[in-house]
Amino acid sequence: MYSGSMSTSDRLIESTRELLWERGYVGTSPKAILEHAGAGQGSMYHHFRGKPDLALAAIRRTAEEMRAAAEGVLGSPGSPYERIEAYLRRERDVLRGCPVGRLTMDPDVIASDELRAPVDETLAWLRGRLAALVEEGKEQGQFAPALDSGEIASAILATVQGGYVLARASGSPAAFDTAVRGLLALLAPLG
Amino acid sequence: MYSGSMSTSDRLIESTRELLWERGYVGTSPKAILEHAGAGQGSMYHHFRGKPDLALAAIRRTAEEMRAAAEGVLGSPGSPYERIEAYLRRERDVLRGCPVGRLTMDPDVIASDELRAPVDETLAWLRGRLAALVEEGKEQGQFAPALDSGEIASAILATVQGGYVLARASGSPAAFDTAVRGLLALLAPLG
DNA sequence: GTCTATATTGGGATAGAC
DNA sequence: GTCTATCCCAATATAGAC
Repeated sequence: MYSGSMSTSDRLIESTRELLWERGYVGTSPKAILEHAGAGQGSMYHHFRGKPDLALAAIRRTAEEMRAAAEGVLGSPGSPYERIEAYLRRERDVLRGCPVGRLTMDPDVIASDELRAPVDETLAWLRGRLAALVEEGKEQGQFAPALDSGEIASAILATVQGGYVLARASGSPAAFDTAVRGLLALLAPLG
Repeated sequence: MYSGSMSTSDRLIESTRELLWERGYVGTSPKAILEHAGAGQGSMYHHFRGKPDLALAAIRRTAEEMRAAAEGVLGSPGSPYERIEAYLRRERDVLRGCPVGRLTMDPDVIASDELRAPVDETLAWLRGRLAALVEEGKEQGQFAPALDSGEIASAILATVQGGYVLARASGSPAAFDTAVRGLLALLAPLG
């Protein structure tokens, strides 16, 4: 399943990431992970204390990757609005959902402060990053000065997360794009 | 767990609704449902063909109830903006998530056209209802005529669904309210 | 209609050989 | 470090008594 240059531990983490994205924490069994990774029971319990420990490693890696991907778009050249638009319109595997956001619907993830932490931190970071951009846009006269940057950032992030929900409900990525276009229309720069 | 005036079948459905909301489809076992409903295996397999059949009955009931609740707010007197605002600000069990929307993150629900249908229909209905209100608001000069009603409706619905995600990630209902305030600021009536 | 077996498979983990 | 054997309990369903 993976290139031979990957350690067993890495293969386990990568397999867990895939399955968590596909089926969530509750729907992912150690057995499924082992089959996907082509490893035996012993390997997993040698490298990790158990399912929660392995899931934590997987979630952390997914969170880091997502931050990097978002920063790649939000940190690009362009006006604040353009960068927010680029983030909203960026290529996504819409029907698979957000690999970080979907974890919030997992009861066992939410019940564990350790597992929830990287999810919370990632979304909080994204919100802060967006808020800074909105603030910058306000200073440049691109957005109305009366807007609260934090609130707008939250609305942007919520639209993305909710866009996944609408897309998966309808079975079509178009639902995501429609919501994004609606938000962008409301957000459109002054003048 | 339930008043004695409820039939076994109803108790099973109500128990399933609670557990689906709390733990999702994958995380809800027939055994847990039976214990919650105070019924035996036989009862469940007498009234329903199995877990998917019972879940379908539960999801349909939840979907209907949600439509009724939304219509109660969206159909109230007031201007289009006021009614949309009332919908967005309405009392919600934010940290429990949306009992309909959360099902989109359930792999087994999405894999089944039958289980997904009531979810899709409910969100589509809500979107249509919101779009009609936006259209009305445009006619009354409350919203900019250039806005696409369907897109705005999608953005509103996505903000709500995403608001649940942000709230559950942070462990606080405030995150939901912040996103809603941001959207309302962007949506604020002309003049 | 409801109950109690019973069956089969899987979830999650430990033990100990190699 | 990795493997197989084993354990115990849960998931989902069927059979048949009452």
